[in-house]
Amino acid sequence: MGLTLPDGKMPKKGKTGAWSTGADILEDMATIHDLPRRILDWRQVSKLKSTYTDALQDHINAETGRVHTSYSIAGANTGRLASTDPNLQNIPIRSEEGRRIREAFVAEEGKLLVALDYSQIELRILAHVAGIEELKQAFRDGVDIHALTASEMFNVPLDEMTPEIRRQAKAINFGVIYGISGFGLARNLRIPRSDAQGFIDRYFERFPGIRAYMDDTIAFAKEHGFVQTLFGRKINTPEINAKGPQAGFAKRAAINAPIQGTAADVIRRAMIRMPAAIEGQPAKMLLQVHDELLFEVEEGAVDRLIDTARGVMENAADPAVKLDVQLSVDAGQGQSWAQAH
DNA sequence: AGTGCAGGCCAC
DNA sequence: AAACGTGGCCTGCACT
Repeated sequence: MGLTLPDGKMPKKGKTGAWSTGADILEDMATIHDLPRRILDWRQVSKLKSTYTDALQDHINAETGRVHTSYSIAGANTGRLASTDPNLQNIPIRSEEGRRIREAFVAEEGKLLVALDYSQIELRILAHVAGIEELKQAFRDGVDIHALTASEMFNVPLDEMTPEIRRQAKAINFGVIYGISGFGLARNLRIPRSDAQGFIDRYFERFPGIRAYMDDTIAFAKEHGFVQTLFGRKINTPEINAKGPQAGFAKRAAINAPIQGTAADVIRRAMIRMPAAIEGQPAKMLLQVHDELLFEVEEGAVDRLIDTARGVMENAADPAVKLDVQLSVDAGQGQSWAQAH
């Protein structure tokens, strides 16, 4: 096939040999023809209708008139919950059209939905476990962590930070949590791989403790066949000594597991303590979405509920684990789940 | 008609 | 060889 996309990129084939038509490919193609954009637009509304608008209505319980999910408490390898039938942990929010799905989740008359979510919990845990003093201090000072990362990496003063530089640092911060590669960062930021590798090299120069944490974690996994959360929960890593493509996946999973798993432990501890803590308050805990708890609360009782639940969440690691970095919880409220965010 | 896979895409 | 972690659900298709 002779088609060459911008930057010399070529269409890709999947494992079956079919040409890929994924959104990233169509995004590139959209710069040279109108059709790919129309396909992307159609795919978006098609996805929203089939997976959410139509499917959610099929899950309305006849007795309660509400949608009820099921949670697997051992569904994810890291200790996260998994939500099924329907999955209420992947309700759209990022696109304007998607947010309209979230607007359909509303509180009963006289009540409000309250969303409390941990702010940057995985980066805080990373700062703690890797012992990165600059990051820990930034969280203590309430500094914008992506801007701080950008400032450190690119030698740009915080008061001269630009959205574009901050965006790149944000992608790097996410990548670090996931076990970054030059290839993956290049794809996400749509920059040359050599530039992406340069960013990563610079990052590890500025925060050498992060690389040490990663190396130590992989070494531990290779020796023991598992890694651990801060609370001591073990996560098996049976593929860690595999050869070939599996090796890379296993290493990245091992790097991510203690961080994601510790965050999962923290919110579980908060959830376990929550019923007793809010006893007597006209509030119900409805959903957990990994770093968020959603409540339905009688109007007039919202402020107190937020105070109580925030306290439980922010102190959920105590007393088993003393974090160097405090946990911080953002709260929102509204008639709909969209408004509560 | 049921099962399973691949590709795709939604969330954190 | 593949290429950033954890999941679930949808459609289309091959297969039994």
